[in-house]
Amino acid sequence: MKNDRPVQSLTIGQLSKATGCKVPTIRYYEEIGLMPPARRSEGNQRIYGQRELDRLSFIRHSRELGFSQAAIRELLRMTDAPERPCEDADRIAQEQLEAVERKISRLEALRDELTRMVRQCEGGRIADCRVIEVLADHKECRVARH
Amino acid sequence: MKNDRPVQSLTIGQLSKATGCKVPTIRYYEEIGLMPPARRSEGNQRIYGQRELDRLSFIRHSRELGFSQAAIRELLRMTDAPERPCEDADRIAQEQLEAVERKISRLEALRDELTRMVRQCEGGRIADCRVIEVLADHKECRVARH
DNA sequence: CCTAAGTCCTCTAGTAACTAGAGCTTCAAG
DNA sequence: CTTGAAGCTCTAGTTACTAGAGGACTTAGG
Repeated sequence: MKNDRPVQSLTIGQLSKATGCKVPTIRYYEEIGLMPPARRSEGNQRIYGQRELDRLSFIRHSRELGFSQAAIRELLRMTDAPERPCEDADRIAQEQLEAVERKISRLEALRDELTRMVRQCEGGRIADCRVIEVLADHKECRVARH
Repeated sequence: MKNDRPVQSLTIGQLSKATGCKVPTIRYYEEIGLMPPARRSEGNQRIYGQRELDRLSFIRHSRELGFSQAAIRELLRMTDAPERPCEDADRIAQEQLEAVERKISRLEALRDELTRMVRQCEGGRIADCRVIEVLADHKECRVARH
């Protein structure tokens, strides 16, 4: 899977470009312990290598998929124990999948409600505006939650 | 639309129950100016009436629909100027609708990616785990953004 | 060799949208 | 009159970053 030649040493800016993570975000990940404290050059600048590139890509990709920091921490701990069974990783992904599905249903309800609001507004005065009216009157709301 | 008899006076706890907004959240909304400073009783406790009940319901409902505080502020300003045309309210709802649709597409891509991950994980060791592997290797990712 | 631009450093503070807790006061019921 | 619930203010914490100040380091051109 890894067919690129390994990288020797990267500055934080190069790592940033390579992963798509902004520079302050990388420092932030170090601060909160998602990334290990970086090696430093003589002039105190951070130096990274292939390991850090891989790890940060992993983190970034997980974040994009909506995993929380807590979940990412768990996943990272797992990558450090490659002989253990992968049930936990599977469970975390499963939970994430369920959370994503819940979010989708909720957003679909919102979309329908907003479509209805927008369709009913026909450019009159605010006093007659359906958008405002629907927002003010919860009884007409189809977004279930309480 | 308003067929309930107007409410006389409510404590913050009663307002909380009536709207489904938590007590600290109501105080927070006052602090950030979404709600006006509340009248106070002799013993310095907040007193609310029908106006505040309506306004907070409006805010709460808008928040549920995912409107940002900034958007809600705009909408509230509009309800104070009922003779103006409602294009602005319509525009805000329209923008919100588009944002919701974008969120839905993105989450659907995530869902597919996660489903794929979970399906391919067959309970082996972490070293062979598809979940970890897919997260580590961006090349396989179908979640477009960069 | 020197300087100027660009990158890096640390530190603080800010964002959204609340939530939690400490320590105190007020209110309502028995 | 007491006790327990509900209210008050204030501070700090949450998640996941982002922005800015004020310096230090690095690198390319002259």
